[in-house]
Amino acid sequence: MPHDFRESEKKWSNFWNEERVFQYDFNSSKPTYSIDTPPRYASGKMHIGHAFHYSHIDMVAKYHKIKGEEVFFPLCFDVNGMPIEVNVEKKYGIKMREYDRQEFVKLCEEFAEGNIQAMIGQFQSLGITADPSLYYRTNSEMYRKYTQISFIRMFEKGIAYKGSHPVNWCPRCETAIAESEIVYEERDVPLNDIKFKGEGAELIISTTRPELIAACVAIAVNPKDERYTRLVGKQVKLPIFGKSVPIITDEDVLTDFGTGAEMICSVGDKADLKMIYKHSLPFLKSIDERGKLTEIAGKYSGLQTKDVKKKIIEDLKLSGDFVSSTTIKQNVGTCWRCGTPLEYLQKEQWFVRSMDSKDDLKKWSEKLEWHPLFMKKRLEDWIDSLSWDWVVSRQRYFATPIPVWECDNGHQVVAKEEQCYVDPLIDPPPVKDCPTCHLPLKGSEEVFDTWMDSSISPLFNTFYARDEKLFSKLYPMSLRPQGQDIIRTWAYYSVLRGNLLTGQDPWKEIMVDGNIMAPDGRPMHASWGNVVDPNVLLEKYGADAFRYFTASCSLGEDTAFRERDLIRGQRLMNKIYNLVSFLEFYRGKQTEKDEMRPADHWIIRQMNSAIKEVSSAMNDFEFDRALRIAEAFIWHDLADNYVEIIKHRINGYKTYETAYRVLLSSIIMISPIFPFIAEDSYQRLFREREQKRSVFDLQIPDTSPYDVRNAQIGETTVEAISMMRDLKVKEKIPLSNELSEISIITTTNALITGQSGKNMPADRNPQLASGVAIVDEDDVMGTLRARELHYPMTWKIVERIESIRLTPELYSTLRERAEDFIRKIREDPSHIADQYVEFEGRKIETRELIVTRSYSVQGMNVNCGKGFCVSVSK
RNA sequence: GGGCUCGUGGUCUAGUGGUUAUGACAUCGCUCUCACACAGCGAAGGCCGCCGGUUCAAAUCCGGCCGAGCCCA
Repeated sequence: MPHDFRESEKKWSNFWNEERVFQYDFNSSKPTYSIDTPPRYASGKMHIGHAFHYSHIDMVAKYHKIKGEEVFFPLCFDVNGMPIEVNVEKKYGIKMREYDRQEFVKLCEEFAEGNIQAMIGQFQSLGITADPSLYYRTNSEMYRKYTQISFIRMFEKGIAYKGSHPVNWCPRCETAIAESEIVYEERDVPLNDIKFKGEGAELIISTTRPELIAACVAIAVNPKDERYTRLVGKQVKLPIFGKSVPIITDEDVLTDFGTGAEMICSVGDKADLKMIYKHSLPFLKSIDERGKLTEIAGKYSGLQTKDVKKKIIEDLKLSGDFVSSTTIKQNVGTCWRCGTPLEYLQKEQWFVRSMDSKDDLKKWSEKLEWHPLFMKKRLEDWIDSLSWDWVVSRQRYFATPIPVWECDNGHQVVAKEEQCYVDPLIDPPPVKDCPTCHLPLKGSEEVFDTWMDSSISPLFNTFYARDEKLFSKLYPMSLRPQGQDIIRTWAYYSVLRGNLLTGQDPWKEIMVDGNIMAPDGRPMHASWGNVVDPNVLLEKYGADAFRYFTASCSLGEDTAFRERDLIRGQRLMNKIYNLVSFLEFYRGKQTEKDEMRPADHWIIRQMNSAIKEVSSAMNDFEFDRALRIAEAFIWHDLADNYVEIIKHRINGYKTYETAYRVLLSSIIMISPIFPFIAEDSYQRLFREREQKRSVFDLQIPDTSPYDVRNAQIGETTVEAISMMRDLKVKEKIPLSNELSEISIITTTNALITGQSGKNMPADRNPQLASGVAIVDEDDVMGTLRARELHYPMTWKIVERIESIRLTPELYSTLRERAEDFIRKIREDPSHIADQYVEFEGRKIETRELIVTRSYSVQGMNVNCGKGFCVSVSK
């Protein structure tokens, strides 16, 4: 019967909810495993990347639960920032900056709220059991309160400060523009070559922005550019303005762009900005809020940039400093609303000091356990490349307000901790006027960068500044799971913030996931029509099948979506469902006390090894390895081999216990990956006897006892049966038919005899031979439905040597003589039977030979394996 | 442009120096077998991206090239 996953998954999801199976118990004496769950951005429908990533996290959570830990797995939503603002603008056809601020924020909150309920449902349908009792959202006053408090503490420590930094600015709208609001347009712009002269130096620079000559603070060339080597370090004068600027070198300068010499303006664009910080060049304010040049531009001051652009070229032509002009294509950043080219403008901004912590940051990162390790390098490279402090203020609406009031002289008053949560646009300042100059105070219009909110998630989760006792118990958290795309933001800021405020890393481990690509290997884009909707997949294959795909992806790698893995997953669920059905039929029907036979010892040995390896893989976040091992064990060892072997016994109601225990352990083992089928199986077959309400109330079992020698006999039994079943199929004998006789014959000195010894040839004694292989005759005969088992002595086995190889050790000893040695053995294979072979005066042990043989028996249809051949007769 | 990662049968994938390179999906045979035909058994299918180097030995280590992905406040 195929398994009806749709009904079952819904049922168990509700069950976990109602029974609060995954609720964190603050009073538990078990060790806590805590997860700094990524606050899920509340902008819309779940896409496959979320489904994938949160499934991975859920597997870790559930694995630690069945390990016997108390799992702290909060449910959270990120409800700040621009994507929601943009969605609201689209939905209502309004523009944020033309709308009432408080009303706009309200619309954002409503919009997010509407999404959150749907997203909780999507989590549940995936079997993700984040704990609703640990729910939070980043726009709640409770959450923002701690964003503000942590800012106040950083301000008091001198870590947060106000300084000057460029922002993208629309001179027409007179407002700051966020990166994602910029519309890039490819335009034809003139690239002008202009002559700069100095004492003993003259060079021609290329620039698209001649109007910024007054703001030029240096000329940069590539250090490898031999054309300019002799000029480096000299000064040249700005044409028209006459000011001297140095010629410096920087590897970022492109030698093949224009003349290979460029003007560094303070501040023309992002590339300039980096150079200015890097070479400690001065910041000048050359353009004002209305896009007019400032007084540093002398006779051009007060004019619009586009007018100056024309005028200055004319003047340069007159002075003879203009060389030539070519047209190039350039991406020009323009305002999303009015299309005006943006300016890069110096504005007052709040900063968090991070440049001072660069070395510390690397040490802090080093203390974390990274999975996979190479992700650590990405953070380190990022830290190395930092050129300025973290700018934490944004000129937007929907985020946490910066708790600051200012007077007209620019003095700042920061809120008291007791006031938080506080909105300075609504609430009064803590003092009635400016303590310095007694001017009235005005609330700040600025808000925090959303990373300022999200990077306190580990502090918020652990009750920082709220409950000292809980904080010391929960901080640092066990695990930060996150995407690779936000190592430089979320991970970086969290490590920085956590350490600055508490002196400790926020977590012990960090697990970094890759992305899910479209089936064609490219990113998913609506316009490319290659988007895969997880909801469709869940409906078609079920959550466990989806999680099968998720588990098959190695952590940190980008993986193209592959539907066939869901198909395979669905088949595995069906397999497990049917295994349970099989045992269910025999439940309570046992008439004899279980007798442990070799195959039972064998399956326990295999199970122990599977559980050990799956656990080790899960500990290392190697979901794909855990999946492979678990699947191979359940499908092949348990279903294909073991169940086939016990059928004849369980039909006689003589066996049940081992199968019951092994299946239960298997179900627990896979429950983190496939929670639904695990719970379903548990409830159907095991709950009655095990008593616990859910499979997740159980623990993954330690190794179960078994007998080593019997397990070895079991292994041979499995091998013999499998070869004989195969023969039966080859000879077109229905598997349900009885066989008159089956035979086993050895191909080596090792003996194959029955466990009972009753069919043992008289001239052979199993005690004599080392490496004796023995089969369980009852299981072999029972499974094959054979009436007799023989060990014929008269068959002539024909042995053929397929290949001869040497152990690595022997190879390294013989080196170039190795081939000759192999040839010698090939020519006379009888050597293999000896203990030593003489070769060029040395004795070589034949153990060091790796010989592959094949066997056949004249006139018989046989299957041969390690050490023996088998045959069957109708 | 920089940093990191990936490139293995038709498609996807496991595999960090040494048996005959793992498995899935798809294809082709055979089999209704008392849990499962969403099953079982078997077959075919690979110069492990390209070039060079290290080594007795390279899918694996090193260098270069080509292609793909993520990030660059």
